[in-house]
Amino acid sequence: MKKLTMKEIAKLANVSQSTVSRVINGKEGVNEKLAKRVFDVINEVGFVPNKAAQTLKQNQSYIIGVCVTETYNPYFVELIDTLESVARNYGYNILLHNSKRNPILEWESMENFISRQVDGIIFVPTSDYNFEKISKLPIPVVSVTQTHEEFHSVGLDHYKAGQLAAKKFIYTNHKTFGMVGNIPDDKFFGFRDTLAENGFTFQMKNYITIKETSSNSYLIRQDIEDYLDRVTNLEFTSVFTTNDLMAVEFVKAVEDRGIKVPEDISVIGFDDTILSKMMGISSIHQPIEEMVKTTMKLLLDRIEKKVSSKKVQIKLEPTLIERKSSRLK
Amino acid sequence: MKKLTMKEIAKLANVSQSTVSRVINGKEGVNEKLAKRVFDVINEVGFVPNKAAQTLKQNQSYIIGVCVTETYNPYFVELIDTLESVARNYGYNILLHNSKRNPILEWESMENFISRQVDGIIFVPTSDYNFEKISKLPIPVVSVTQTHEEFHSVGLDHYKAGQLAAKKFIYTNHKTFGMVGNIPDDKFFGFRDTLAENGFTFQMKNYITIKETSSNSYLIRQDIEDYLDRVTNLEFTSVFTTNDLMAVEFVKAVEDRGIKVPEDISVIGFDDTILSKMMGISSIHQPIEEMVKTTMKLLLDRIEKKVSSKKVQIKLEPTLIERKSSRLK
DNA sequence: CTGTTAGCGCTTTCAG
DNA sequence: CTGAAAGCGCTAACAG
Repeated sequence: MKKLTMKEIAKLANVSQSTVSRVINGKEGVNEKLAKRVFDVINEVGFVPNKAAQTLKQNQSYIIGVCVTETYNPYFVELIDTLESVARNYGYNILLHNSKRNPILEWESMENFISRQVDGIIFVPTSDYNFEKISKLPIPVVSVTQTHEEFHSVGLDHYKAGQLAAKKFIYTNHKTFGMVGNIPDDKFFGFRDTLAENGFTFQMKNYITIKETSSNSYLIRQDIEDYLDRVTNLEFTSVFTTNDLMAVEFVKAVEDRGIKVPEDISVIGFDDTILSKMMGISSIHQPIEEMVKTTMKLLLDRIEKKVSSKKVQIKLEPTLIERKSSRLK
Repeated sequence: MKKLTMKEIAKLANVSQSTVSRVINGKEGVNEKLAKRVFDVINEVGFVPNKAAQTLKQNQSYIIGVCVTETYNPYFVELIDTLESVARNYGYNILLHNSKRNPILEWESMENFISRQVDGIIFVPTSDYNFEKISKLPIPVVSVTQTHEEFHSVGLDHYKAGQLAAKKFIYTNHKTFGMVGNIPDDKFFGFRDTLAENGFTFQMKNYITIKETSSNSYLIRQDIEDYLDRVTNLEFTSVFTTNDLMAVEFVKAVEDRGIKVPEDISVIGFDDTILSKMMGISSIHQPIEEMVKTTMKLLLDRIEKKVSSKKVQIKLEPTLIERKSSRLK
């Protein structure tokens, strides 16, 4: 295969370059014979049009910039995978970046997206550090996984997820509660508020803090071990973790210390990834496919300017998948 | 931020467009004062050059096409992640595709890469189905993870990996051996040959076949369960699996049937991913970073035409990471 | 229905 | 040292 241009195809098929363009783009009003001649040449030599030129000319790249914060968590991998296939169905490619929760890298990614002429951006924010700059970008942006007023956004209702976990623990007669997570977030607030509504108080000393920088199993495990070493005795019989990695490491850590799951402590994870499936850990399920389809629709509608630019937030419903890490009554 | 062009920057800075171009590309011989004026304007308005135009003009996109076969296996995720960051250090972006082990999708990806003007391609082949067409592509191609004579390639020595597993089992006094994998490959040959060299014969009835289409834990588990149901009794005390997903599912399946790992059976997985780390399964380690750096170097050298085009194959050394799924003597 | 032509934003020669 | 101008491959308006 050689790199060819429409000009050369035109010469081979003995037509003008614009006719080649018309045929390739399926414009009607081309003589069937000519069209066939062009197609034959194209198939024979394996021609594909230069998308850089199309992008330049049409001011549209059919690329969507996607920026996630990590790939260590299989949840994001599934998200990316689904984004890619949904985008492909719409004729779009994905330009993928990983900000690694670093706002500097996040902004670099945004600049790269603009430079590469992406038609729109889907991203998982690192923080609110770049919110203002990102919201001023000259192309449509949708944030995903959590909702933010500053952007069009599609996300799970994390507050409700916290409620779900708390309710489950309350209904199964737990009286003491713990959490594992980074800084307290909506999941925490939902969890805490629901406990409060039912007459319980969440004790902050039962919050196991995982450092923001603890981005792999090993580091998460360290943070948990540090906590366990410090408290000597676990003062709760139920724990909600803000992702499955944390749930897995928590279960392994306590089991190593002779604490039984779920007999001594019930665990509910978050994301319902392969990890919780593999380890039999109960987890809050995220409807990834629905989330991605909604996100893509929202974005493509803005790209095609079919809708007003008023910011919309879409919250999706969490569900709890029960496995053997949480007791049944 | 508005989308601007060099022309507009030029007007704002009161210079010609070519001067803007020179400044941005760091060409020397531009008056410092002018350069500063241009930089000031650029920083003020947040201008980034249009890469589609650069690509068109320079016939170089600074994009590398990457096509993997799956992302379900965390090994590939780590591979992609590493590829992305190494590429970024060289000033390249990654255009990622997932062939899902489907040769049709694989070829579509290649066409898309050409169309998007990528400067080179790194891929994990689905099969030899597209080998001829791919080797005729007008840009440098490197295959990764396994070596193939048809391409520049960088991969682990899978034959040696099989040897390693076999030797370990022999040294720890196993007399009977099993494998879990798709169709027999180099890993199998290395495993089988090493057994033979030591007076053992690999029994094909001890080969648990995982269907090519069994691309997730659940399906892999099904294939293993089918085998276990069929044989009633496991006729081996050691088993080598061709990836960690299979190792994990095998361990869970036999443990559910009351068979103890490693007391009753030793298990060695492959890839040394988060999965084997999490589950404490011994596994053949792949030096991903070394593999990626070598691959990228090989590819960039061809892109920059600094070297002859003779196909090179680079085989990397496997190592065995021992955990608690294989007995020590 | 088909060909000619302008121009997308940039880099790079060529003149000055 | 700086500006003017050509041209990368394509699409689309226009002419015929």
